[in-house]
Amino acid sequence: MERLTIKDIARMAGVSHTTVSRALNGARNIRPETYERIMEICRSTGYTLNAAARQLKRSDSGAIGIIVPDISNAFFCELTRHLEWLTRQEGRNVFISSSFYDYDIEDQNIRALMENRVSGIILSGVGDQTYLRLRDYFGKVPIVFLGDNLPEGMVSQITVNNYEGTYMAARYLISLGHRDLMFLGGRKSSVTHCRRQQGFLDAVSGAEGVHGEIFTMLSGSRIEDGYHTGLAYFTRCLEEKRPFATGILCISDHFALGVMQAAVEAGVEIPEQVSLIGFDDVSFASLPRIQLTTVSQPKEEICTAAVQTLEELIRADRPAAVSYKAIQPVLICRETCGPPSR
Amino acid sequence: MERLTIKDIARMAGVSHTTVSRALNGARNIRPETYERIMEICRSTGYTLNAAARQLKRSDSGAIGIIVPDISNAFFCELTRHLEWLTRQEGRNVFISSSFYDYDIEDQNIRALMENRVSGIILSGVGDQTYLRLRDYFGKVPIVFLGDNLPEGMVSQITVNNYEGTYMAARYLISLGHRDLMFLGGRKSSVTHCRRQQGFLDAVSGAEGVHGEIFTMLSGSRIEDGYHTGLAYFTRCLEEKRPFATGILCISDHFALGVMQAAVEAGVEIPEQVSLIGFDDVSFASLPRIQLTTVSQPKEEICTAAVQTLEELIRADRPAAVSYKAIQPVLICRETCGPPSR
DNA sequence: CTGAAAGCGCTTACAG
DNA sequence: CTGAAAGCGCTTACAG
Repeated sequence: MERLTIKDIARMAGVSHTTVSRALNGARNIRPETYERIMEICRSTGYTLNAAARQLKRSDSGAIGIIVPDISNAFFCELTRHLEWLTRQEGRNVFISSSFYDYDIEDQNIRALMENRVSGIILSGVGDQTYLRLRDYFGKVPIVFLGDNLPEGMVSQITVNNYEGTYMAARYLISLGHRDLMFLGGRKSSVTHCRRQQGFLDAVSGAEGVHGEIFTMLSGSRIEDGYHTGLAYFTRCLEEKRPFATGILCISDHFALGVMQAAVEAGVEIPEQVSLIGFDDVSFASLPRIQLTTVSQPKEEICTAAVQTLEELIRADRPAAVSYKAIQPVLICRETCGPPSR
Repeated sequence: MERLTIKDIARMAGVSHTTVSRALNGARNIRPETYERIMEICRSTGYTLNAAARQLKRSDSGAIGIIVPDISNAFFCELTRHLEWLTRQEGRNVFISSSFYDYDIEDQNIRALMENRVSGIILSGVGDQTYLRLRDYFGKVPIVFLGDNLPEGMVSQITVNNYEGTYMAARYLISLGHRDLMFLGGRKSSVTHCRRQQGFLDAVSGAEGVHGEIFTMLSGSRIEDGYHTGLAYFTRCLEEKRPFATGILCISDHFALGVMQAAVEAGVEIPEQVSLIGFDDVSFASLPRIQLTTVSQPKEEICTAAVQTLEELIRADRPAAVSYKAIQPVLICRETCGPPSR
């Protein structure tokens, strides 16, 4: 389909294409009538300027890119929505894409953003290899990294204090009287996950007479992963006729929801027999009859900080001091926790 | 930050920039050694070509755009994820954006896509004004429309049969023995919503001795909207000391989840006192203790059809026959429905 | 207030 | 197998 160019508009308006360009760009020093005539022609013909041509001159699209591992995870969904909203407020166009937890796709996506000369990127990385695989891009474009999957100090970074989050959560279970704890889920290749596991471990080993273990089976943190892991854990305990832990921490809310489902199927009552805690505070965690106790990541705060940091990096062009911001998570007590059954 | 250009690479490789361009583009008829030398330089210098310059010549970015009203709604989330996955399979870059249920933002987003000369667009519209407001863009770029918010026959369209969905759902409640039904939510400005309401109405009026009403308070279909609407309905019935409907259909799953929450707070038992049905079959509908009975939109089928139709439109350039595809919804019976209490 | 000219970084016939 | 040249549609000093 043929598109009109600025020259076509110029011809129709009886001016030079320079003048049309001026009209299109905010236009001061242009006669009001000329301006109106040009704009009217653009409107009636449905002219849309060619962003590629503009960018070629301006060398920067003004847009920003957002990459998350999995947009169907409610946490990233909500994060993305906020980020998109805030960024559009700044008048920028936004390119969103998912890496599907795949390093190659992540690479392709960031490359596509670079080729499109975005002004900046907000990236939530796939895992601990992200930095090594993408480091050639860092330093070539302003980037704000979300989460922990990155050696500190290399790129500006916003993350919730993951260690602190699970530490708090485990302490909470212990304060409720639980002595037998379990951490379900997480993968070695995610620094974020390792920090969460470590927070749990340290809380446990810091408490007298408390036992805690980590049980991992699948690398994902989706509902299904939680379901299968939970089911495996519950049935194994049942078969071996040993009691299961009375307090369970999960790698994420989605995962915890899956564990909850497994519990229902295995006939395990929550919170009567087992207390359950998630991580993220996804919107569905507060649903009636779910009412999941969880460690909340303050999403608005994270997003505001991310967008603001990125804008500063973009404005600062060259020197760009690397910043690190850790946001304090908040334990949200709902109805999946109670005193231990034994 | 300065970026290398194809000429810089050419100089470093001791060839013309034409040759570099050839190497970058699949490269036949180029000496293998030359090819390798060039690619190695590109790799080591971290060169990324300028997509704007390429597009300017090619006049088409090869990318496709996806616009949905609200990416934080799990339904659109899941839809978007599928669409993105399928589209990347075809080797295309994908631009995702949300209209936030705002006609102006929707317009801006589609405009941004046009300016970026995407090869095609998949659009789920804000409401019944979408067509009027955007029709100047239609016909200028291949578009596949998702949902019902569009006069039929104007643009290629994929939609679930919304009328059929609520009709089935209402018939199901009636077959369970319910005689007093209620439809909660929906807005006049959404054709999709109107069809759902109509399906309900027709099922009711086609059944002997069955009463059915529509109660609407808020235009949204989010959890909060359902919560407030449900609470208003339940408390009003309670105050006026009249029984509430024994069967409730909701405009969406999110909305139904909110109604469920209101029911819990109002002390209304589901399904003992009230049977509840949603629409969409979002992933959370199948959660344990939620187990929402709902009308499922076959998401994979919708997405596959959308991407395929769009590819055909793109390939067909000019004539582009308008197609219309209605997909049959599926009633998923879970645990929020039962026989009526009276 | 307006226009002619240069040039952004590529691709693509065309010629060799 | 390789290069010189034209041109994609804009923006932006510069000159008037």
